[in-house]
Amino acid sequence: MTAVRPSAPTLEEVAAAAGVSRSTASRVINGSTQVSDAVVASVRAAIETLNYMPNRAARSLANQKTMAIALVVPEETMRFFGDPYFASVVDGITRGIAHSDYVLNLQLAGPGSTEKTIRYLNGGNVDGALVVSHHISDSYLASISQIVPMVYNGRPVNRHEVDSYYVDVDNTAGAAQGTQHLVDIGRTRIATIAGPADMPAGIDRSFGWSSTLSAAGLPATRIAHGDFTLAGGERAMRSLLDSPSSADLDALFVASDLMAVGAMSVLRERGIRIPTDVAVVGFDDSPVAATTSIPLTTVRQPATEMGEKMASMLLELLRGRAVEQVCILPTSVVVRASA
Amino acid sequence: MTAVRPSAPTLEEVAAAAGVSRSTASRVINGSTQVSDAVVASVRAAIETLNYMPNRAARSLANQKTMAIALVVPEETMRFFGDPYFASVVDGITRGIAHSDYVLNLQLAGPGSTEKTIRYLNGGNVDGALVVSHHISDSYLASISQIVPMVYNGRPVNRHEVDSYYVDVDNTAGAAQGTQHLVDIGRTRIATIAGPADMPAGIDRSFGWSSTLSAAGLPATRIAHGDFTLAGGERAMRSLLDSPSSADLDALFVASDLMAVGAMSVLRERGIRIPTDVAVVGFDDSPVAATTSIPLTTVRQPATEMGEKMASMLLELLRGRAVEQVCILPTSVVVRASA
DNA sequence: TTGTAGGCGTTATCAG
DNA sequence: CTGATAACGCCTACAA
Repeated sequence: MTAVRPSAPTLEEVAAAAGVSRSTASRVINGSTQVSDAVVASVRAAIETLNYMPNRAARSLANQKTMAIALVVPEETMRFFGDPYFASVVDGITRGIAHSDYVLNLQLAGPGSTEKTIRYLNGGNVDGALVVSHHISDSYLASISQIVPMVYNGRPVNRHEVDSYYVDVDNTAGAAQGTQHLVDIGRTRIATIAGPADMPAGIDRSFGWSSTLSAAGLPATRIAHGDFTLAGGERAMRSLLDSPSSADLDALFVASDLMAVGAMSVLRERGIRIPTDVAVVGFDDSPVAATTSIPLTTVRQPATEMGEKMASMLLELLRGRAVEQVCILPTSVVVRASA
Repeated sequence: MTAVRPSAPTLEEVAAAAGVSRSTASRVINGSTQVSDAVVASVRAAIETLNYMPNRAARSLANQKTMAIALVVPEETMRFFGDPYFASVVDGITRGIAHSDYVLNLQLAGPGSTEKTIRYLNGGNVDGALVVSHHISDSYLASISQIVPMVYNGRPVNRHEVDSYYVDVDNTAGAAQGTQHLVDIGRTRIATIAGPADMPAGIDRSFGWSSTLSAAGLPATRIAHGDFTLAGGERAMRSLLDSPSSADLDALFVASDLMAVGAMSVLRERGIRIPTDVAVVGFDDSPVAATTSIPLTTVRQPATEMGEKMASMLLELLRGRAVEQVCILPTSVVVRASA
């Protein structure tokens, strides 16, 4: 109601107020050490009283940096938001860039609407990109990574991307840990609800499950696929229970907590006791895992740290520094009540 | 590895290639009608072959517009992502701006970390802002709305903000509809799990519930508060069942589907049948509502449309056009199995 | 209908 | 240590 934006003060005005030149004012703003203390003080004072803020556009134009990072999500909005795992990753990302001057540009590029994102990324609108929840079919990203630095959440699946940066956990090993726990507590008919076959996490966790069973001399035949959603977990659980060849399962390794929650509700609905009749192990250790009525035993992956690490890697890259291409964070089994 | 960005082509080069001046090239790019067809064609061709994309920073600098919109979320990341309702709203928002040239800047301004967002919004870094999931305590936003156009998702609670733009549903009426449904099916001991008292949606829905009960001559005493999370719903349900004054409830109006899911799992865990013993009505009609083992009867609010409407309102505002300050979308009761 | 020229707010390269 | 002076890429009167 009162203060209509009084056309933001410019560097010029700050300089005038401080009695120096634009250049000098610019120097103190950018933290040059080559400025006398007295001048620094007066410029700072001028900035303070004028409430000066550098103009982003002008800055970008002058130094060829956008100070923006794209958060690319090649996924349906609903699925992305529905999974607490992503919430944690994004949380980590925002933490990671919080102390930088970069802003996050949200690029929801669900199936079918990738065009705009591609043009955006290629158009020099951002200095770098963070990719979360990508699929095999998202190969268009590979070509972009040659234009702007890019860090993936999870190993990219395309072979063109052998030289890309990513942070991940060892999904195979994690799944093996979870499955081994089931073996260790004496289960022998261990089924799995695997993730989608077009995502690395889906593929690798499925493999970790089957190889562990093989190593234990157990059959790896009881398998159903979900899509990492709660409803998908329920559907998969039903198909497992309704199939003669897998209905006798006494344990279940589920590739994500969200699907595990769905699976458990089906189990309960059918009067199957957890863990007595069927022991359940999930994957993620997302917040839901601890709050289900039967707390979920799960393979923990440090989602928030993964997000932070993605951010810091990209930031380093943007500083022109060399960075390890791959960062694998550890998983661990968190034992609760379900197995 | 191969193609290092070959310093994007500029308007200058396009003009040269087309054999015209910068100004003319600029005109065809900005769709001026005052250009001869022949010239338009040749400039378009040049743009095509050079794969030209206007430089955002330069454009911003020249016309004093950032072409960016902030998506402000004064909420903990986890809660924001955890609620499918927000997923739908954001989905609508991205749809709404998809066909514009605006970019979405994600501003996760959880409790405690609002400083950066405030400076960002005030610093002229965006042309407008969309606010989702705000609380009473987020009064700092009011001052910002005097600087940049701002559209809220849901009625702002502060009285300073009487002149603000928002899209919402009539939460009171919606809650009344849902509660009335419970009354209509003959329930008399109708409890509620209300939302937080520092959010308009929480306050209004609680009021809709109590006023409907009063009108029906029923007591509005059985109440517990949740925080719109699944775990919060579980906690509230337990406190309701454990309190002598409310344990006898035969129906439940829950202020959000997510909390309703939590409540229902507690109900089942205690062997209470739905809807036979306790009828349950939720609020949102989010995707989870249809996929619970007992499909949830709920008050539908058109979340996606709300997001789209927010976007279109802001876009209109940015075009300098007048817009109705308030847009209230309709709610309706979706009857499924739980009540 | 088209071209010229100046300016948007910073940074960077020079001299001094 | 400080100050001119060019860019940076685009838009827009104004003039032709």
